[in-house]
Amino acid sequence: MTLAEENYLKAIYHLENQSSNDVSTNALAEEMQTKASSVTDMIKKLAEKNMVSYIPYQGVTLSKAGRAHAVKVVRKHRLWEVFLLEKLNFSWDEVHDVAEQLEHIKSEKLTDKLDEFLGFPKVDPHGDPIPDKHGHIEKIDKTSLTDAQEGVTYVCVGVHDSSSDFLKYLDANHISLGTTIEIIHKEPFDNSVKIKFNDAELVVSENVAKNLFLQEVSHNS
Amino acid sequence: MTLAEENYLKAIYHLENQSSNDVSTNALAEEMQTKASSVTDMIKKLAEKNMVSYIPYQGVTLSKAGRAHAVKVVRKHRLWEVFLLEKLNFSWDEVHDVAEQLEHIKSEKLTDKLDEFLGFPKVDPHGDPIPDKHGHIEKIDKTSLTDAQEGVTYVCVGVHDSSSDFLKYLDANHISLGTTIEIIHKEPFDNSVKIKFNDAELVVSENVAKNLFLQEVSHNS
DNA sequence: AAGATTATTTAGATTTGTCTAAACTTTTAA
DNA sequence: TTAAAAGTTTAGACAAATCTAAATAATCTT
Ligand SMILES: [Mn+2]
Ligand SMILES: [Mn+2]
Ligand SMILES: [Mn+2]
Ligand SMILES: [Mn+2]
Repeated sequence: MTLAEENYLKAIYHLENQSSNDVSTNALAEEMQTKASSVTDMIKKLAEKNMVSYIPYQGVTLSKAGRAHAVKVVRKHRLWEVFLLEKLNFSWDEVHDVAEQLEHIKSEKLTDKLDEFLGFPKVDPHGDPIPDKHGHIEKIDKTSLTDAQEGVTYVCVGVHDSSSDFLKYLDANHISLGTTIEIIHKEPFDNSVKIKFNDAELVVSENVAKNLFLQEVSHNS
Repeated sequence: MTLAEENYLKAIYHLENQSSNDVSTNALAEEMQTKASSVTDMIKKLAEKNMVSYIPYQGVTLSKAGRAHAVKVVRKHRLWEVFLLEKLNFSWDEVHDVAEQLEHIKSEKLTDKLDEFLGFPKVDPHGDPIPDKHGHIEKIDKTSLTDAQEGVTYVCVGVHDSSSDFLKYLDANHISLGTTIEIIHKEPFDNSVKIKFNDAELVVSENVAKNLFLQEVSHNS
């Protein structure tokens, strides 16, 4: 698998996880920041290699082999993100771009030794689960802040959007993974949410709320 | 600089350090494991970008910018080799191939943070010096075992050939960087050398001797 | 100082990944 | 239930990096 092919497999993988429908050419073009015609060309090559199944005009789905390869790339991406944050003191908004390059290094030994060196982390700096050596992914149960309930207390466990802009917004407002958040008020007019954490209150927009993942604090501990 | 361009710059850099003449097309082709015609094409592109100066039929030399870039790639290569050995427990014959990939990752921050994480190492696992952030290289003074003198005691400080075959030969014979070696006898007939280390004697061929770098043990310590 | 040999460059293809513009399907909506 | 709109594919081009085969330049040999 070439670098370009791997990036396509990963993009298809992410899109499949978002909607359950076949992945359309245009959706892939959007995700890959390229033109639909380029996508069609690449899709054909991936179909030729049995990494996807493809019906013209109907979109594309990953084959077993394609998904396995995509998961390997995702595993590497997230392990490197942990390395950059934990060992080299990068901030969580800096890790993604470098991981985009490191995820293509070909060495199973490197990947597995890195995993071990990091202590077999379960999640990356954005709260996304890290596939293990065999491609198994432990599903993390999380709720979007938009679906949280007034009066209930949650812990922040992830972000949907891991763009630098969003992560810097969270930094500026002192929200990070592990922050305990209480839902004070959900405003029906604009779907903004007033939350309380570290003894301070903050109103966040619907856009922010959509991209913050929470887990209800268990009451039996 | 693309990956291919960087590999050419590095190859020219290595060849320049070996002979002081201009680098010939064929020498480059040999080093790059490619055809002379491909080399000519690439050389022209590098000349276009002012990374080398090139006179047709006369060979090529690195420009200031070209050398600076080559040194950056070498720095990354050697830092990653140290990382793989020290942090991930790779053996010294395994690090090179993976470092060949990692040396192309583009992030100055990554390189410098890695350097810091490793404690600013001076040499890589094969005894080669690691350029600092500013491209400065501390010359290491070393003698080939072929130039060593009978009766004198040395420390092994590096290898010329870092192929897996040679390094495994050294492992099998318990020679590593830091090993103290006494020269027992130099055989004029075939240039083999009888050496003594760890209370055992060993005869090594000229080929081995040529590729082992030593430093005389100082007598004032 | 030719003539032969070796080294290097050019010419013309090929593969990968991309693009624009045009053609073709599918979906939407009158 | 057609016509317009939206989505997708094909045709033809291009840049990067490589190759083979042919042409040209440099060098060695007698
Ligand atoms: Mn990421
Ligand atoms: Mn991530
Ligand atoms: Mn190496
Ligand atoms: Mn090395």
